[in-house]
Amino acid sequence: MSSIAPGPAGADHDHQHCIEQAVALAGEICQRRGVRLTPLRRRVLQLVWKSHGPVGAYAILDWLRTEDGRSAAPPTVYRALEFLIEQRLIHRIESMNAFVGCVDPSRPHAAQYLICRKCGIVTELEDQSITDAIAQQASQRGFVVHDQTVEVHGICGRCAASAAASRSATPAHPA
Amino acid sequence: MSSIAPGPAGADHDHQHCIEQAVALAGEICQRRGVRLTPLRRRVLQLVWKSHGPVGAYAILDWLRTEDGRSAAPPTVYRALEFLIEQRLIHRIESMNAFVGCVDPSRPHAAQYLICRKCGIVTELEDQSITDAIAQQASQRGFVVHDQTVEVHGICGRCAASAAASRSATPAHPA
DNA sequence: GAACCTATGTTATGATATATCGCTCGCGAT
DNA sequence: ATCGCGAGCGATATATCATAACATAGGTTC
Ligand SMILES: [Zn+2]
Ligand SMILES: [Zn+2]
Ligand SMILES: [Zn+2]
Ligand SMILES: [Zn+2]
Repeated sequence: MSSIAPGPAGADHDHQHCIEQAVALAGEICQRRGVRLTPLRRRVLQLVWKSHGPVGAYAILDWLRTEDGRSAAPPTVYRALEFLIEQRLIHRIESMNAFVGCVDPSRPHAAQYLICRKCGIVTELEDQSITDAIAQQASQRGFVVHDQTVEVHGICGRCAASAAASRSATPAHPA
Repeated sequence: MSSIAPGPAGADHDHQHCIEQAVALAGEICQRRGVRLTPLRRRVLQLVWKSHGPVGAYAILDWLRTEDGRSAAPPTVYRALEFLIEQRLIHRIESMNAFVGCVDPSRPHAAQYLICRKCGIVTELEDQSITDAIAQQASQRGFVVHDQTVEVHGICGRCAASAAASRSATPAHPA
């Protein structure tokens, strides 16, 4: 009834704990900010956190209908997502038209995302050297930055390691 | 019958020249690579270059129909775009679901884009310091980079300058 | 000239996102 | 208490972006 998250969620930790922690923290933050984390918004946040990978709006819509039996239409979901994004409780992954929970919603940040093509896990960075490099190039050209989108696609450390392991398990000249 | 491009294209240069140059260069590159820049693909490239801003697939579709009178459906356009992307003659702007001509298609490159919210112009950078900062953070985490998406939204130098000019033209305490 | 490959046409559908209207509920002002 | 008001959400319709699947046309190989 809890614990281990499936496949792309990260296969080996108490993911239920990730979800609970994210939702609890969101509650505090919203209270502090004087904005309303309504039951629907809370539930959508929970669903975004169903995995550590990007989750599509229509997947959330399906879950609202099938798991909750709730009547729901696209605007239901998109309005909740819009709120969560404004509050920086989730991020939108532009290159996938999907959404992912923010790992550090307390303070504003320019984040970067490492997105694994194998397992789907998104690692959120807040690396100043990347932010600075971008800011520097922009300002050199008189460009005023409002908003950075940095999405890196590739293979995560874990998947790379397991691929290497299975390769070395095979005979030296397999084909 | 030529020259000055409208609005978001860049209001003050011989944009027809930009287009012709891009298409001619594309022709050479494709020949060198032994791939076929067919009339349709050439025309779609031309249409992507209609401005220096991102152009949507369906805008291209409309132009094919209304300007060329050609029978065209979405796959017509998307297939041509796919070819042009593979050949790196254009880039996809993920955060806008749109496409922009590549300013330096000869060699492969990891590019970054400065996208102006006012005038729509996209400035393509190929900055090693950004690429390196990303590569370094990734490899530190064992992440193998396949592909970087860096899209910076904000106000370009020209628009910022003209906004500042019109502000300073107004009385000191306007409201 | 038959087999084959590439590019394109054609039809249908899938996937993502927004516009608009109207209802309800909580809450402060009168 | 009741009125007005705004936030949240339900519901319907539609807009926007993208691909699947199959048909056709033309050129190349043998
Ligand atoms: Zn987890
Ligand atoms: Zn992975
Ligand atoms: Zn130009
Ligand atoms: Zn501008």
